[in-house]
Amino acid sequence: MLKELAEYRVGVDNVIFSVDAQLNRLFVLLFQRENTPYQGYWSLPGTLVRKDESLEGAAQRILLEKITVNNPYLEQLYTFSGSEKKNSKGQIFTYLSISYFALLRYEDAQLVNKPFGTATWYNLQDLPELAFEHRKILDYGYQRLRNKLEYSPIAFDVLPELFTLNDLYQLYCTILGENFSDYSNFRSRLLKMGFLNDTGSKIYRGIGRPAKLYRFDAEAFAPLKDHPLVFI
Amino acid sequence: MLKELAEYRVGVDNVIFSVDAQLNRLFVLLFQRENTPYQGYWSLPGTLVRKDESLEGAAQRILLEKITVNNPYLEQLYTFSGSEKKNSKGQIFTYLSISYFALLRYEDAQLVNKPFGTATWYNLQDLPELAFEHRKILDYGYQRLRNKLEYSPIAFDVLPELFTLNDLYQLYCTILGENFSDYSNFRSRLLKMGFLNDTGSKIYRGIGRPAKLYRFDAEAFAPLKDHPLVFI
DNA sequence: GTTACTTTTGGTAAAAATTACTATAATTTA
DNA sequence: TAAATTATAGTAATTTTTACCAAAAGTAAC
Repeated sequence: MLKELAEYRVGVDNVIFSVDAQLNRLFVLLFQRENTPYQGYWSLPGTLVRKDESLEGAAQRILLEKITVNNPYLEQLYTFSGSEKKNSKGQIFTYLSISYFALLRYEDAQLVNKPFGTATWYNLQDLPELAFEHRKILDYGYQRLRNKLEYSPIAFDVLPELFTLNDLYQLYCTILGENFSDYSNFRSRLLKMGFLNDTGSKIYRGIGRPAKLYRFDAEAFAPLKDHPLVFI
Repeated sequence: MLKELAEYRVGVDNVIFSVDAQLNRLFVLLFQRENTPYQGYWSLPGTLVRKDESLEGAAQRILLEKITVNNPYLEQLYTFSGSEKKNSKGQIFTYLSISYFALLRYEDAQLVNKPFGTATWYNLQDLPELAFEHRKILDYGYQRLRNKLEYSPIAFDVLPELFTLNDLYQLYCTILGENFSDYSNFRSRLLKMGFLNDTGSKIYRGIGRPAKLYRFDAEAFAPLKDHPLVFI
């Protein structure tokens, strides 16, 4: 009962979101393929894993190759296994794709202009047809993003250190959609939780009453882990 | 810039839970290792993936090898990558473990007595030291189990077709612990959700008022997906 | 300086949900 | 027939959520 084991090509594929909360836009990073299969199609940025790196290391590498950003948060999503394929030399192998998820600030995420390939921030409302099973991975990533926003302080990774309650609200609106909550109720809910520290300073943004600037208090948040921050 | 790719051994490891709600016990299936490394240690049941099967196929195979149960629900958990290792022939490879999660009814999950290996249902309160990183995988699986119970109708996969509200409550207690909710409030909450159909029949279990038998209504549940069934 | 307009802030009242109990009903057993 | 046991069906107090509203603090136009 000696069964043959499969040969593997192991790769990572990243679902990298960026938000531009000012302009209410949510992007995902896509890459146009230059080679077969799916030549010319758009795909999630991915790479084969090298001998000297971990899965997360490979995900980190491909992210930093395409974007200039410091200390991005990465989280594993799901592992898809492709069917058996032949490579150019006729060898049969199974493709394994471990997907990772990231959320960045659009303003801080400058695309690196590499000589090869075309990377673009695509608006989530307006996606092209994707290569492989990447649409499935992307949808799974978007689901994870919304859950993260509800249960984890991921929003504060992507806001500046000092922010107004409206900044926070706009960010939630951009990702969850307009009608997830009334602004006034969102405010009182978040304030009552006690992990937003009033810095005492205000920001004057032209017309209207100046807004208080808050800072996220990670210690005060810790005991609230796993409890919903907002209701969708 | 041609980098060497790693060679892989790809395996699945299963976190298989079973509940005995009558006696308030929650088990996980463990397997005693016969070979090095970690000889004699207990581990999650796992296997290398064969050429002719998918990841989930391998997980299903290893489950059915050890337990007689029909149509078990399997769900992917997480992918761990081990460090580089040498096998007995001195070849260097990286181990990739894709873990899967399952929940079964203890009464229905008879252990298959294979000539090799010792499989045992371990009480979750009383676990031995585990091989590899299996304790981490197990903890991750237990976390998933509790979340599933809160958000998905997984409980009804493991209850008989007709069940009482007390059966349901006992199941939740066994997995979540005694104090997750008052019985009376649990009852009214679940009934108000409208996916429990009163069958009209009762069950007489000795002393006390006979209990109504309910049936789970998957169609009525569908729109409630992603909303919490109970509060923890 | 006064008025109009904008945005932030800090509410409130009604509705809904949760919580902690209690009472009653339908059984079996002594 | 009374006592014990379990299931069922509440209810009142509290808390949360929801849908609003009004005042505060600024800018801009006249």
